[in-house]
Amino acid sequence: MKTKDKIVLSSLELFNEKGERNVSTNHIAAHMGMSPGNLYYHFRNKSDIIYEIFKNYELMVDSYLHVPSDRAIHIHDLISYLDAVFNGLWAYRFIHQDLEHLLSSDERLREDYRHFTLRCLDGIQRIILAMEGSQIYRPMEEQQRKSKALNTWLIVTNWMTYLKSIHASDNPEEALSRKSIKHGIYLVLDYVIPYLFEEKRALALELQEKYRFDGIAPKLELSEMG
Amino acid sequence: MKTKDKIVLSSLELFNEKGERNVSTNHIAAHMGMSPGNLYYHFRNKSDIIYEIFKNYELMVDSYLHVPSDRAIHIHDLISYLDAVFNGLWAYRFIHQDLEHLLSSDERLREDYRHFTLRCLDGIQRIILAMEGSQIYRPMEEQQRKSKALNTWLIVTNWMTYLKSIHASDNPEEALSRKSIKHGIYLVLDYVIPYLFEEKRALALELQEKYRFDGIAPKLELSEMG
DNA sequence: CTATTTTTAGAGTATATACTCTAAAATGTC
DNA sequence: GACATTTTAGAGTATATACTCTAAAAATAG
Repeated sequence: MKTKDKIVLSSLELFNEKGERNVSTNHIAAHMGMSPGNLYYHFRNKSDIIYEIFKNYELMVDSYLHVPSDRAIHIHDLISYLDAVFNGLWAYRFIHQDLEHLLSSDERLREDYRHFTLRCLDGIQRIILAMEGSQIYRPMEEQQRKSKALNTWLIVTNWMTYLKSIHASDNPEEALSRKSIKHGIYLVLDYVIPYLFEEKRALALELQEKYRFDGIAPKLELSEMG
Repeated sequence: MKTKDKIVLSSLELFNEKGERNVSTNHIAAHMGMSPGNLYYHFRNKSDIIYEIFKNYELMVDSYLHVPSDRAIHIHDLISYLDAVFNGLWAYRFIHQDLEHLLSSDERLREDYRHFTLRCLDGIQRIILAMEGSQIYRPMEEQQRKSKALNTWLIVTNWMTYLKSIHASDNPEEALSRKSIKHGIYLVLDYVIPYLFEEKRALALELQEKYRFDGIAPKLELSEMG
């Protein structure tokens, strides 16, 4: 494997683990047992490393957000999409941590990300449309489809951030895991279900049940609120 | 006004404008025309300033997320809540920019934020419950109410971040404003409407219409996607 | 008016960060 | 094996950041 690719992988690992803000180029180099000089031989700056990582992420997401072309779409596909998206979000979780800063420090990234998002939203809309065609989703107006896509996007992309924000740091049991993020599927399905044809709802509820989680934050006693 | 309070206000202003990450204590002092030494006389560190700001935010949100005690709840209350919450998010927008970092660098804040979130979710659930009582929302199970509260929270708290992420930096017309954030109301209502009693839906749709926005990102031509 | 406390200025410090520069080592080529 | 190119090490730099220290000014109290 090329040194350049190793840098990308190591950086992703460190960014995910410690947060991009807390990982300097010197850290990356040290972590790889290489000199800063060498790192800068392969990348002109930190932004370029991040950009490269993003490009991988983009490629990954673009590859699975498609309506199947050889067969009709099924309700199980919905789970597959969500599963894949959550895996992707997990694998590149540093990106959504301070996205705004990443975008504001790299104009290229800002433009690419913008297009990426809109492509995803478009993809979601196509999926919804396909599901209308397969008698899963009830037919709706375009404006509504847009709202659905956007809301779904908001829920999906921020579910993990939410989880991180409410887990107590002193409780390792509660620490965020690749697994717990899948509970997001439960939430998205809650949003989706009322728009399904009635005869598909039972199946959806059944699928949803697999991703149930007990309450929002089990171990906390809520103080009373007026 | 006490110097301490002025520091809090100035910091909030700068954090919102440039992002917490890009605002140093020296910047704050300079911006106020005071010495760093003086700033550190009033606050032990940057985290303490942020904590103080958060406490104000918390107080503000806690003050309006309540079921009216003297009268029945109405559909218009929903708009009022959303309006208030979006105003709050806007006024303290730096908080959600890199929340994870803020929480990881201040244990107190982490604990407080955790409780704050759960209190808000609890508040939303109470509002939903009250609306069930007023024949607005159709009755539902507790687990469903929890999901609704959480989804609503995710949509609301991240709508602004989303807007920032897709606006092109070279287009001042599109720049994020206090006003455009209100379009989030449209989205939330899209989520809410199917759970309403049928006779309330028309009114909700009418209210929603006021917050309509033309498409997700008007000025972008989407390239085709396979 | 004097004494005490609170508030302020401003120079200074230790540390970190992104990044540069030069020369040596490794690698490839004929 | 000689030569050219690519890759690497590692010391070094300019700048920024959070924060400290000391002493003076301002406010307050008796």
